[in-house]
Amino acid sequence: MAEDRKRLLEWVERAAAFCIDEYAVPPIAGRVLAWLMICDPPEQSAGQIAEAIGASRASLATSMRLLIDAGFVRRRTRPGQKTHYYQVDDDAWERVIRRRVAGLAAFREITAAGMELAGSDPARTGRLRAAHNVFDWMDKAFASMPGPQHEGEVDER
Amino acid sequence: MAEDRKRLLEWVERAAAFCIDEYAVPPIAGRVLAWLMICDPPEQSAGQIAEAIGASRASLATSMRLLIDAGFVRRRTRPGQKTHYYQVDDDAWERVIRRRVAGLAAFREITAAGMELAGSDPARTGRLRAAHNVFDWMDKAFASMPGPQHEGEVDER
DNA sequence: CACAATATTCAGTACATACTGAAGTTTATA
DNA sequence: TATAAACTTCAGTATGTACTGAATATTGTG
Repeated sequence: MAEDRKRLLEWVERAAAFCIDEYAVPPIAGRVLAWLMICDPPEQSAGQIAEAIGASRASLATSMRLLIDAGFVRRRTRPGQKTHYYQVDDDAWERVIRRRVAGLAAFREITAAGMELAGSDPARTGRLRAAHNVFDWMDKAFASMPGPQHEGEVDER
Repeated sequence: MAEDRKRLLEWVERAAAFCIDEYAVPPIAGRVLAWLMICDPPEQSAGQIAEAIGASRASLATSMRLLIDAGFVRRRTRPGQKTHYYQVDDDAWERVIRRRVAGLAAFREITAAGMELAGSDPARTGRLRAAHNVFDWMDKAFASMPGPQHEGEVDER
């Protein structure tokens, strides 16, 4: 129904705004991601997506590649069809966040190198050590993060 | 010594690159932040910083405001001086990250609204619920994160 | 108040990003 | 191989961002 579609698009705009602001995702890619999080069916073609969010198909090519590279979206083809279908997996956000936190490990190395450079005076290295500790904690915390919780969705236990 | 300064600046460039890439901080602000993490003394004037990283003082005004708004840097004045002194606190990164995670709470509300919109079919809301769970976990994990560890130095290199 | 030292704002430039229409390329059938 | 329906690339435009020098405002001292 058209009314449902309108509400869905309002939600898409809201969720896209979040992705754009907090995750530095370009506007159209943000809309695509948001749309793919709530659309039905979950797998959709570029044409369907472009039509839904009101963007050109050319933009879709770039946006889809970006979202795929970022780990948000997966592309599937069906035998005997030229159309590609895109979807966000249930564990997309978890995967993306894990990847991002893993990238933060680089900063631990940088702070370690910095402390070595700055010498042994604790007053001088306090800033670096504190930063180091934070990223170290994050890394450990995420290592022990529970995996995807399908329980709530599949069986209600 | 000039040699030390050179090494410090190499480190600054490295740390700045990280802030620029992973934290979407503009180049000069990234250098300022990196410099303030390792400079001695920790409190420095805009003039000193500009000279150290080779940027104009005009840029410093904008960059400092950005870093202060983001919570990275604190500005102090000394009685009887027109100069402002800037520094990063030991707990700067922790504060910034906490603030960022708090911002993610907004997404929990969005996913919740999305699930309501999408109806009660678990197959349809799986994507949303999984995302919801991730952000929920993050929020709780950070709530229990240990505070700044000023007490004793844990490991030393 | 006048002066000097610092800080901020402003206009302009250079560069990068996001998007689109049109042209070109791939893919699956017959 | 021809064809039709999809996908991708490209050139161009519009918009936004980062930075600077020059001008203006603020701050503390004598």
